[in-house]
Amino acid sequence: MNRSILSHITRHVTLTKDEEDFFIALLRPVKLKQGEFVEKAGEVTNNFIHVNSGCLMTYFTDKEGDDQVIQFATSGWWTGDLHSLTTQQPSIYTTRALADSEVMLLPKVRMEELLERYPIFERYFRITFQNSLVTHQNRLIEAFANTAEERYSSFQKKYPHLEQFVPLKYIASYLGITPEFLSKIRRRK
Amino acid sequence: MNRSILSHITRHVTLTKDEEDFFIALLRPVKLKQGEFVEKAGEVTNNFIHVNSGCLMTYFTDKEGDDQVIQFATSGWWTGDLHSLTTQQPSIYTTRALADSEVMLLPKVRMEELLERYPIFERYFRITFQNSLVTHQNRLIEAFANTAEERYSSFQKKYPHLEQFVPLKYIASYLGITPEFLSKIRRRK
DNA sequence: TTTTTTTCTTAACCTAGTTCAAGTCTGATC
DNA sequence: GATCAGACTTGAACTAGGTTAAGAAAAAAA
Repeated sequence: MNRSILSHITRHVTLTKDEEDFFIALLRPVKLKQGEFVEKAGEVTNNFIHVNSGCLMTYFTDKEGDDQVIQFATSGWWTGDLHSLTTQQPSIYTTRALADSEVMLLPKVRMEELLERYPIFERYFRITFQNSLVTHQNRLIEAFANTAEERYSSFQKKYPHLEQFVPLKYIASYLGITPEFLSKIRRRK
Repeated sequence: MNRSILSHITRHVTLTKDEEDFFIALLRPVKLKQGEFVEKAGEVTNNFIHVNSGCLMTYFTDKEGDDQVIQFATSGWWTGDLHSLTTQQPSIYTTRALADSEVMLLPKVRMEELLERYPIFERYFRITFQNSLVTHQNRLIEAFANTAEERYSSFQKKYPHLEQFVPLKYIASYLGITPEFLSKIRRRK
């Protein structure tokens, strides 16, 4: 059960039995109820988070007090605030379960131990971050070059099942529009 | 001269003499004239690009035929299309010198050799990509949460010298607005 | 079941940013 | 030094998307 995370990792690197066991032993499995918080804005982030099942969202609260959704993380994704994790400054993000979820927490110090001892994980995270960078670049292009309606369509393609259980206001926020305008777009279809 | 790149790298990892020499030997130094192309959209990207001096921009041409600037890369930055480099699919981006520049090209196969032989570079690129990811996340937030005027101000803070030699239309594109609207913003100051 | 709270929609009006068209300024080219 | 092309500005008309306020629907609480 806890070892299911390995299938995602061995897609990118090959691990020995020792490496697998050491890695698994560092992780703390946590079951989350819908709505439960994993990390809170204002506090220093201690964990890098892997989603085994369910769905998490990361958002920050802007100067007007509105929540801006940055990311949805579903099964197989890593999430959390890399900036706070690296610099140990208080995070501006909150991460929260949108549905009952199972996650694995990798504490900062454990992650450092892991990288120190088994450099194959440097490679794994290098590849993971490299892929994530491509994804982020694409989202940035989308944000500038496409209309809200186009962004909504490509969101539906990318996360076909999310719309069933994620409140529309969060989807609107992720798309960078108001819930009212998302309503308008949906009516047009 | 060619070794100046090392000062950026040793900020994040410590290298032996062998590692330094091997790395430098893989790089191909290239001098670029203003306006010259490094990579072109439609072709497969062969190089990861390090900027030693000068300034490069990466952009793509959208369905309406407008150039959308994704990134400016100044001294010390890596740039290029990671997606095309990884998958060997034709790139949608063009990378071009905005001023006379000196760059170091790291060919894909050489990079793979390097990572294979000296895993310390896995660590270096892991850290580099991790930092870049944080930067991209911040830009995404800015794009959604701030007005064009705020984005322009923070651009000026981040790249104080760029405005002197980069055509305003490219800055407008980077900010996700039209040149006309950038003019209006500038007049208001 | 009823009440309360939250989510979603609708509509009227508003604004940041676009489009189009014209005009100025600059630097390159002949 | 005249001409030409690209870069920048200006203004008027327009549109994508926001704001405000109200009501409908759904979910949670009682």
